[in-house]
Amino acid sequence: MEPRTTEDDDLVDALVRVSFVVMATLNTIGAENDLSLTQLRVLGILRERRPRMAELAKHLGLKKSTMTGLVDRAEQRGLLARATSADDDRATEVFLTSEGAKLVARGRARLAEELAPLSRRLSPSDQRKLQTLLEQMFEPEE
Amino acid sequence: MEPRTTEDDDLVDALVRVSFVVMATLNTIGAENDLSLTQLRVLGILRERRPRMAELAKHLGLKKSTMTGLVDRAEQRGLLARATSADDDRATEVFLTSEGAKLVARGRARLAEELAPLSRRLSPSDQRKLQTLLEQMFEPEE
DNA sequence: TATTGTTATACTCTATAACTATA
DNA sequence: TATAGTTATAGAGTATAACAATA
Repeated sequence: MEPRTTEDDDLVDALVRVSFVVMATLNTIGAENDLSLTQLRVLGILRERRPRMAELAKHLGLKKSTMTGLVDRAEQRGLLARATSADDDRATEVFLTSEGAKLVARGRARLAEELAPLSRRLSPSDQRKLQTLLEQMFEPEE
Repeated sequence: MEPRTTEDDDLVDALVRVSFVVMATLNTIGAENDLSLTQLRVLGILRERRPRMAELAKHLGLKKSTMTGLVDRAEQRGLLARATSADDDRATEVFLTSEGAKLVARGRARLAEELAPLSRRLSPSDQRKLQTLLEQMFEPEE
């Protein structure tokens, strides 16, 4: 049980502060479209996938019953749709509608727009360096 | 309206992924103590401050009426307390109890513990570099 | 009158438990 | 019998509007 160094703490603090800024920005963009952060995440996942309800819940760390409500509300707004799986009549697949896809694209553009003033504080080479370090830390390739 | 570069997108994506990992970790640590992320934030703020209800709400981007409930529940659990301001009888100051302070200290230690495996993927000098870049981007000193 | 905080109300997010339909 | 998803219910987080107390 080695004691943590001050440097560790400071890196953790920096990561936490960054995360709150990013989350607050996502929250604002969601609010512009009357969407919660969770709804935004749901739509973001569907950008590249067509998961079943249970997969979606697992990916978000939520319960199946919670997904039902989330998907219900997004479906009522025409942002996504349900379809019974061809493989298994018990399973329901979820996918974006074209309106949902448009919203996701706009949201991503808005996010980049909101964060641009921050990333501009770094030189292009520092931006690349930051990206590399983050990927190395959070998405190791080994 | 200049088009965004791919590099911008990738940095944004990296920041978003990092943020979700950090938030998920905070969420888990909160859950270990039956605290929501918001409650955790409230306690975190009180670590260094003794704000009024309105200041607390502003800092968290919430409404005064929302703070009432959050503070009510944390107060019932003995994690924080209210006191009427000496300056203004209308105002209520909020501060950590010793139990609340203990919980915050434990939470911070747990967070560093959870994130340590990730930061260890970087060399000490890269860890410092990452911290510097994040601070430069999110907390400019000019 | 203006400000600080609370109360009343309503909706979303979340979980647990019980249920339906299909495998 | 087991699995996928929904429904019923309850508690927490959030906002808006109306209110009480103090400035």
